Amino acid sequence: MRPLDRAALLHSAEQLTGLSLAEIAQQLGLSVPENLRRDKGWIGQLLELALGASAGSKPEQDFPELGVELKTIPVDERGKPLETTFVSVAPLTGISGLRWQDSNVRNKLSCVLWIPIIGTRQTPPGERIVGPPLWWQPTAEEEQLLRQDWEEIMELISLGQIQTLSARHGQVLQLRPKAANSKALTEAVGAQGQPIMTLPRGFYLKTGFTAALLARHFMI
DNA sequence: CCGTGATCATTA
DNA sequence: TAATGATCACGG
Repeated sequence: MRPLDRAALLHSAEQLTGLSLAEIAQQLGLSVPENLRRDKGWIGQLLELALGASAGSKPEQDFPELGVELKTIPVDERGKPLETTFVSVAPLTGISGLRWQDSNVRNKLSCVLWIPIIGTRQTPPGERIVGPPLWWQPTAEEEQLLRQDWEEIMELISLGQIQTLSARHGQVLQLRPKAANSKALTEAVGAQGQPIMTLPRGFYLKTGFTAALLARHFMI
């Protein structure tokens, strides 16, 4: 079931366009949750299964052999994103010398197959509709924006300033909590260079950024 | 706990 | 009402 190349993956994704998530779940023999409160990752995992992505929670792309990352993104009927997009967990220790070129963020975003999922928060998951898939590779301008935000955020983290970092930093990429709850802690570096315990964080794409890239593709 | 898949729910 | 901070499930 795993696609042999990018063309096969795209073809599979195109076959899903217009289907409801309930139809896809039925084909796969899966039950559909009433809402996503306790199944926040259900849509992403449904599409991974439908498209043959490698399972697991490794910090890699979904299709390493194709160099492709798969991302579902909830959008309204006009294609506007309803949520920010999680990219990857942020490293908080041992990051001296880490360059953008070698970062997980850059690796994950180097080539993305976006699958828009049309609906609203009020739309039952099963009734949401798969939109047309689209390939995306950052333009030079987009990569520059991502790189700038990443470098600024990572520098603050390395300087022991993580406790001053909020989701307001960054133009297109932001840092936010990424944990089971507010009691989950992980090691980081404090203002005096000492080890401290803090909330795990993740990098997220802001909606303005994803809205622009989706709009660009829908116009073409 | 970590990293995957994300969205929820409260705040500004 | 959009954005920020908090949270849910799962395999390892």
